[in-house]
Amino acid sequence: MKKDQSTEQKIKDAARKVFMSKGFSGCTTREIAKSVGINVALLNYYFRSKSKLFELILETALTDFIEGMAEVFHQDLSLEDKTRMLIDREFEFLKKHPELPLFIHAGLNQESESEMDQSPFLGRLRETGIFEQCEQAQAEGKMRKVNMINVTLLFMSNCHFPIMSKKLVCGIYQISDKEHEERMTAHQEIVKEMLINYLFPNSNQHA
Amino acid sequence: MKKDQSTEQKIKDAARKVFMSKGFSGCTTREIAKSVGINVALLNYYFRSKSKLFELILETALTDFIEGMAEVFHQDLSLEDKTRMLIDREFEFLKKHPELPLFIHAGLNQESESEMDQSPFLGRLRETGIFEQCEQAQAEGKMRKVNMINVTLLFMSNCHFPIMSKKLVCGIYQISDKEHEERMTAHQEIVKEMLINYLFPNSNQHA
DNA sequence: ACTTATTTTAAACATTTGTTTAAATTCCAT
DNA sequence: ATGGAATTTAAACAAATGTTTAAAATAAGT
Repeated sequence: MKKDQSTEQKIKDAARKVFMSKGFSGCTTREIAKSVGINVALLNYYFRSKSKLFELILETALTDFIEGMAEVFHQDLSLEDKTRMLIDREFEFLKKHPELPLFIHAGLNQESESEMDQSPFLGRLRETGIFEQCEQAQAEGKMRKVNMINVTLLFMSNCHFPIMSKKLVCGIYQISDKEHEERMTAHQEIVKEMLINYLFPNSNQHA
Repeated sequence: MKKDQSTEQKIKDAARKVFMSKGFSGCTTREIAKSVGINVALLNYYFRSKSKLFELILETALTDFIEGMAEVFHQDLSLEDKTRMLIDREFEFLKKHPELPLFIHAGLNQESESEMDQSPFLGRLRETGIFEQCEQAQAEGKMRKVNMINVTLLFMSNCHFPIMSKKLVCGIYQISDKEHEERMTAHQEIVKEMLINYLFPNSNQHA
């Protein structure tokens, strides 16, 4: 058996934290090892290389993120309710993991080698039946006829970007962390109303 | 006098290109030097260090971006028209410089040392009178009463994120570059309509 | 033409970095 | 207890990296 917590998992956790805040080339294997309290060689014993470890972390992050969406889509709810729930979930989740979106996008752009296969994620979303639900709502005139890729973009743009841009926004507007948090809270409601109004023009708007 | 084009400028151009695609720690000074066709030492002769060069590139990128916005705000137009023009401009501009937003955000997050002073940017935006124009429109009930920081976020989210997320979107939805371009073209119109509808609820919507 | 300042280079430096090797330690079944 | 496997470490390697030094080449001023 293993120690109190498996070394492998401890490495993954530490790597996740370090990679998230500094990116792949922004940190060293020794830095990760030290933060776990182990030798550098042990990293390559469990994971074959820094790259492999990074790919694993990146893929896990992306999976968690997709699974979170799928979880909402699986619920037995109207599209409007799923929309609200998805946005709320995303804002709450990102409050706890604000580095995630930037990490994913920067990570995907840096790793030109060994491109990750993202196709399983689409299947994972399909399974939830969300696409059919949208198609049907669109056919019934309940939902605006917008390509699903654009719908996805609307959600991600308005949920992820506000978090990603914290440094920029705080820097330009010279506001504190506390004030930024307040803006985020307000933004959560703004995004919900704006997206629901746009995607479901005939709904009775405010829940 | 200098050569055909000043070496300093050639370095800046090359550094911009390399930093944009690989980030600060993702590239080497030798890589930049080679792409200019000069010796490594010359980098440190003109700019004191890799970090200083990077900060310069980052600051320039941010400035260009803010100046682009200010240019629109300076025009003698209604808020709705400025909104349309800003969104169109941003989409067109980012079609040519798609790496810019991710570069800026990743760059700001990586450079914990020597935090850049972004306060001048706010002044640059204030000068345009855009804030007063919004305040007045809000007082007259022509514009929805939303904090200007949230307004900024709505714009940037919906213009910048779609470009930043190309790798992710193409990866998940398994679409080609060409198809992504089509989605972007459609998205430009979607964002315009959605934002105008949301910010100016009483306008006659479609221009 | 000669001197001085500017620009550019080659080479070297000291660290750092990802990875590997071989030995040491721990674990576990018998 | 003991032997073999799994885990962990210290040390070493070679390559890469940011930066500096000192010399060479070029430009400019007189």
